[in-house]
Amino acid sequence: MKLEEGRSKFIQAWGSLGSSWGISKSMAQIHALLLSYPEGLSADQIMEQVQLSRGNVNTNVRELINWRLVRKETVLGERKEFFVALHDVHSIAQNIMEERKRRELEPVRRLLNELKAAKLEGNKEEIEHFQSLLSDLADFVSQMENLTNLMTKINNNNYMKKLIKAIS
Amino acid sequence: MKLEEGRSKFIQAWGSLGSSWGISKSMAQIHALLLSYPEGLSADQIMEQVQLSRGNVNTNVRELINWRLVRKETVLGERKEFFVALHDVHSIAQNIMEERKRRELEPVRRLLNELKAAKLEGNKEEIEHFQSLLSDLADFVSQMENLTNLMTKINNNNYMKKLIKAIS
DNA sequence: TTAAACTTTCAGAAATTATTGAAAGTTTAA
DNA sequence: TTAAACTTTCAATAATTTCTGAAAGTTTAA
Repeated sequence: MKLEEGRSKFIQAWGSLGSSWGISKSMAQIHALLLSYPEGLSADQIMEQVQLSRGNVNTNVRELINWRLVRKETVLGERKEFFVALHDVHSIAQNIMEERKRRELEPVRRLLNELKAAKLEGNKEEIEHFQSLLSDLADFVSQMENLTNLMTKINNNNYMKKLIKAIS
Repeated sequence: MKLEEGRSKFIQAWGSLGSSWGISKSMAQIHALLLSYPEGLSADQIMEQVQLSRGNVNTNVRELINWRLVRKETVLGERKEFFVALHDVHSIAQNIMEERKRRELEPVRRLLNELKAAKLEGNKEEIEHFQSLLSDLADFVSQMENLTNLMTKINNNNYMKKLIKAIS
């Protein structure tokens, strides 16, 4: 198999995986492409390799930068910008988890707090059930945050990684 | 605040949260509704409370059943079916993680294995980089699986939960 | 300056995904 | 049986999301 073919399979698959995780296909594909190159690529190179419009590439590369998965790089004597992926898998995972935590866990927490604070009127048993749901969910959100922190620790600590494997 | 209002806020918020995780809004809303009731609701009750068509309710309830988040219940002397949510937050999380593992992690693993097995032709350094990406990703997938298993353990073991919190 | 090289924006188009609702299917009670 | 009560299916439609590409904006070199 030609390297190009393998890369292309990887890009396609990553794109469809992204879709099912609520990440746009283009963004996931661009990410896969950049991951597969040790060095940075220019917007035009990305456009060509993934067959996307300039606007799309621009938007999604910017989004990848927001997620801290890609950074801009300038090359001496070159006018254009190059984009390089963060290549360390653990840092990638950590950045994605942190971003999702910020974007999704925090809104949930806000909602739960708001609802928990409200004095509810209505059927007593239903209220009790509803409030216990709210408090269970709040606990769960905290636990997810603990797990994210744990993951960060694991990434920086090989001993910890072995410990996890051992107790799992 | 009326209980109904709180419930409705919860349902709306859960719906939009679902969207950003690649779960259809209706499915997430129905799930939220069922979570908020201790007992089961009939298709008609769901249709009314979440304002969805019969077909949509039918499809998404079935999907929730596939995810093992909801089960059918029959009431003696009643012709229709009632749907009850799994109410234990930890079991919910576990079922979701297992389902996503099955649906998404496994296809990734298959792709990685396929690519790892292929003998690639092309620029040596690029191939090396690509292959090291593949192997990093494979390690990462395994680690995610370990983490899922760990979570299962945590759920069934309060001591473990405290341990996690302590080392996090 | 200015003009070429490059990046950004965003309205409209396209693609994808979700939803409806009516018709077909199934089950049950009488 | 049959007919009412209920569930399922799926083609058509709607809603949402993503993508395009041309125009506007910015930067740099000369």
